Amino acid sequence: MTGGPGPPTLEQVAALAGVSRATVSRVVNGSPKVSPAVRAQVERAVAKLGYVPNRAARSLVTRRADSVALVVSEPHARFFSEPFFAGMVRGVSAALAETGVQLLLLIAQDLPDRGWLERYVVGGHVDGVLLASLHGDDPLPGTLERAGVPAVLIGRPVDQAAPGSYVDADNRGGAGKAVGHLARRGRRRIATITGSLDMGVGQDRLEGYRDGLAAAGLAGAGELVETGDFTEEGGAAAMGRLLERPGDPVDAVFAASDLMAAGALRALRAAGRRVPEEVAVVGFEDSAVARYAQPPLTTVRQPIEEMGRQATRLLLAQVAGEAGGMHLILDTELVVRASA
Amino acid sequence: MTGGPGPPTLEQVAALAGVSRATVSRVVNGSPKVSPAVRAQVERAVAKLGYVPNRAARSLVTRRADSVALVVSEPHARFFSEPFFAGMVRGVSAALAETGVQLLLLIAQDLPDRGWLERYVVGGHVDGVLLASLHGDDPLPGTLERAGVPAVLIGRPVDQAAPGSYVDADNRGGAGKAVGHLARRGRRRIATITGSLDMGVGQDRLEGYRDGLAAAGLAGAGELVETGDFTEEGGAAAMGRLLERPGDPVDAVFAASDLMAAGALRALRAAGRRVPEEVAVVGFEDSAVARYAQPPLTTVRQPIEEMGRQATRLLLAQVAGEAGGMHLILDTELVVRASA
DNA sequence: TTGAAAGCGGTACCAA
DNA sequence: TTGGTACCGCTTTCAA
Repeated sequence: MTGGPGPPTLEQVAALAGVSRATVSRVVNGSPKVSPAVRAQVERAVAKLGYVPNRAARSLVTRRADSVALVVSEPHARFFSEPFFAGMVRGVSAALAETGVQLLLLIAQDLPDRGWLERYVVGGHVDGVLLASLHGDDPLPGTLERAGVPAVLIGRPVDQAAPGSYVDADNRGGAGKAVGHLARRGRRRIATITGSLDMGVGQDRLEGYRDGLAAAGLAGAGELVETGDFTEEGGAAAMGRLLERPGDPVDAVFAASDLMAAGALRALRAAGRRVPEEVAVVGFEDSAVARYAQPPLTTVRQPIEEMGRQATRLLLAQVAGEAGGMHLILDTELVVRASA
Repeated sequence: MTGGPGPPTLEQVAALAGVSRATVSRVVNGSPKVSPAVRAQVERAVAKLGYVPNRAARSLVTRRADSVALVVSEPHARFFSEPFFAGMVRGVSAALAETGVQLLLLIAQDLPDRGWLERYVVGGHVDGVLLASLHGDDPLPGTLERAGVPAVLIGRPVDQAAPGSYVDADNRGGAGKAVGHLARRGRRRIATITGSLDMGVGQDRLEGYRDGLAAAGLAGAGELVETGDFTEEGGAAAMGRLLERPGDPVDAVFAASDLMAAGALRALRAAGRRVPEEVAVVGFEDSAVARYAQPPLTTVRQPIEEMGRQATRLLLAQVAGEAGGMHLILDTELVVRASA
């Protein structure tokens, strides 16, 4: 390129266009107070030099970081497993791409220490924070709230009354649909394998299960609850306990995640139970696991990419000064496959 | 905290510690030329104020961005499917966490335009670039090379002679192992479903297949090759074509990805062929799909997280001035399950 | 070993 | 509408 070493600067563009730095800055930032002739002149210089503004310099003066952090609180991200994470990142990235805002990925597990994370995000080094797969009593949302840092949770917090915005799937409604589907197929002994109950998502899916039973007039079966932890192992173990229960055998299981449903499938196979003939199984998420399970899993699809996208929109709006405290619940969809 | 509005600055730390900004800077950056007493004094002030250096200001003067970009070239990332992507990001993130370097995620598909990407990464806005799942004739590696921007590819480029560093799995060796395993199990009509042949990974796995046949004295079966594209659909279609071939039926298939193997499984089921009795199937990657397929897939595990980690190490070394042109090939491992 | 001061590349206020 | 200029927070000579 033209000019000295390193990338071109505003100064160089100004020199080439024969105007001042201030004018180039206005053009670059789309200020209306520039005559068309000068604007064209400057734009030509920008193009010729391949000028891209220096973010560091700009951030320094505007005091905006032009970046948002996506904090993934391991180890719970693991429970949601990979497709969840990848889809979310894709949604966030897509929403951000339209703006000039960068995505800073912070995987809590990998960080030097928790204190650093807190100081970093409240220290004005990012404009806002996206928090995913939060553990029940995580203090970070509160810290951010107090520090006045815009934040949006992906997945509702355990504390219903907590301030702050979140985006979530309609976990309760989705779970209800799943159970309703099982009931309509004539199942009467419908069990559930719950997720971690210290997460909003785990609680909501359990509530939805109960809603579904009640709607079908099956509320009496409320005992058929086993606690899982969103992992495949946990799902298999819970299914094992369900099979050992005395009394009439279970004829259907709603697992609060596809991974747990896959575990249940394994346990059922080991016990010689046929799916769906003897026991119908429904999962939640519609991840790859559901499609490749044998039999393929009937499941509740959550629009994870869209959740990432909407959370980002909400966050950017807050950064721009709009009010927080929004709760956005996205619809789920029952995907019927062979397992139920 | 103490002090004025906004996060604490060097100036404030200096005032509190009763020293100059220069001294605080030295302490923060670990310069040896500071007396222990002063150092302790400053460290106390830093802790008290919760001081975190302002990256923008630092970048501006050091001319380092303290960030690296991970460029994922869609749509091919899709073929590698989600687990690949998630694992890689995790590895990169883990390696970066130890240093102070940030990860900037650029999903090419989402970007405003290709020109922007090029200008951005060569414009000194990142210290280095990680390039993943590259399409055959992508000009980006060459552009980076010419601009002197450190870069490391994850997955070798099609052009063997291209300059630059890369990290890859031993695709050829892994494919060879897979075919060797099939041969040892007595299979004689071993077919392969290839990946996209405009990617290094697709080519290498095909070569490995041929190596394996040759080693087993089965080279004559070299005709049993169908081209796929790393997708499940592609795998199913290729398997269909294999089944329609005249002559002795195929008794084993090596698919160059788990996703394609899953597609093959589907096609075989549709055709009423039993796996592994009539046709054995082996995949590549050891993703979740392999574990949940029915029957579970024998596959070749590639250490994707480790690939991300090593690529990052290589990149940081280059940023620090070490030579490029490294080729790091990580070992693969055969994971035997029920499908073969 | 420490401090003073000159920028790094932008933005935005104030004048012209 | 345009230009001059004072910072933004930090690093890094250069002197003391």
